[in-house]
Amino acid sequence: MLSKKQLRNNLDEIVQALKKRNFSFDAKRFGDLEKRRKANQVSTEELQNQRNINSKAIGKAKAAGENTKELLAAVADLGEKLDEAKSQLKTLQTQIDTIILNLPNLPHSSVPEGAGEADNVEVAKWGKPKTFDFEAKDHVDLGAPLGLDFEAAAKISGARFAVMTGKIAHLHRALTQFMLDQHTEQNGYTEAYVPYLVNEKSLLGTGQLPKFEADLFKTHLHGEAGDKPLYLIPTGEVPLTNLVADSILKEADLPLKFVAHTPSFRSEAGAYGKDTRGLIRQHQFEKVELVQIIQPENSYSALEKLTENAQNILQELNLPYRKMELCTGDLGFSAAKTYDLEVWLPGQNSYREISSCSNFEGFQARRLQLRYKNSAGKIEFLHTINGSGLAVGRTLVAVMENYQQADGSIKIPKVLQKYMNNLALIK
RNA sequence: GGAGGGAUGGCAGAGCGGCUGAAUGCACUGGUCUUGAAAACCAGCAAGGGCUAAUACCCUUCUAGGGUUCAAAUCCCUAUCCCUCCA
Repeated sequence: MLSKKQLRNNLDEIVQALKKRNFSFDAKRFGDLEKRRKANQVSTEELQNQRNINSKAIGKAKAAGENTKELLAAVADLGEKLDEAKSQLKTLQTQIDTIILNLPNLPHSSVPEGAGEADNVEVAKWGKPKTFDFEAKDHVDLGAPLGLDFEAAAKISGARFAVMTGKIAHLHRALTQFMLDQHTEQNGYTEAYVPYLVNEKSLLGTGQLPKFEADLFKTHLHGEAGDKPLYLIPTGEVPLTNLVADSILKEADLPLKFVAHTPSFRSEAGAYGKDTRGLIRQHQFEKVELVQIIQPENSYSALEKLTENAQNILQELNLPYRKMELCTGDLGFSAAKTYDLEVWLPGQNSYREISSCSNFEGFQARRLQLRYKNSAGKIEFLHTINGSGLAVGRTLVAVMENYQQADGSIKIPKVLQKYMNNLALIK
């Protein structure tokens, strides 16, 4: 959510900034509604004030044993007028809120301008894509004899699910363990276990709703509470960030750094036909998510560090990757700036996203009512940043494809061996 | 499955139709005292919004949503969460 103050005072600037991300904002309609809201609010509050004054007078008169007939007559039609004014104001407010909740964040000034994915800028590259003296297989072929089973998943659930058994399942778990340990032991994050089903408010808070309901799995409770849906989380960011919703934090406690291993559920309604093979795009996948709640002045340096925390996992696993800075046109709805980390996949002969690290500035904090008292004693919105550290399923793909041997076996990266009972090879 | 009790400011906790945005305590902030600190004492201390050059002033908020009333933290209904007892 953009700042309402900014929307009132710098509407033109906002329109320009949103244009950079291909979002056209009907500023005239918004300005109109705002004007009407203002007039309505003033007159409504005036009526409320009158009612309050009168009611107090009645109370005093009664206490003094005086006749209240005249006073009561004076407020006779006030209630009706007030109801009408209130309902008008509410209608306006709802219209304005709907517009505001659907406005994406403004790109940070450092974000390169561009129309879409093709205009993202490579800012760093680490490692060299491996060459093989045999024909490299992709993880689907490699995994089939080792316990990666898409047919069983299709039988149980349908397309875009996977079953893992035996050593592959173990490797998948080892990756999760390794990542959690790195972030808690080396990078200072607090591990959290969180719910995987969340309410509507939480999703509004982090920006998945109201705009992206189609990407979510929605569930219904039975019985009387059935009209209140719960959603499967599309990312651990949702429960982790909402952990501190509706609060005013002490500056001394900042920054808060959380890491959690959670599944993520995405219906990917808009992605039919894309990445249909293998683990790359699933309805259910595991992720180790990093979230930081931080003072505004520190959020950009923290984004660099958080991205490094994610890169560090790739480096420890010795997986070649590149770091992309997303252009204005490719930026997610809530993000002001985003780095994507893309890992080299020999099976696809290309780099693929494995982590996305973003600064949301105050965008989520305003929706979440997430604030802190700064050193001057003033209450301010905090900034939120987050990133995957990393997507576990895709990391598994990367390890399988990069560590494959000519005979179809897979070497276990050094750092994972202690999580695999010192196993060095899967075959 | 049955019977009750509760949700109030950062926390604890009073209030149970009008003068209560809310007693009191703790925490916090400032001051006095002290070589410094502690203690003691004094003072301040909710958030959001409107209007404003800024004050002043006004509106909203006592879990949430409805209702009764001139007036609701307080009464009624519904939901959610917590707790106690019985099975």
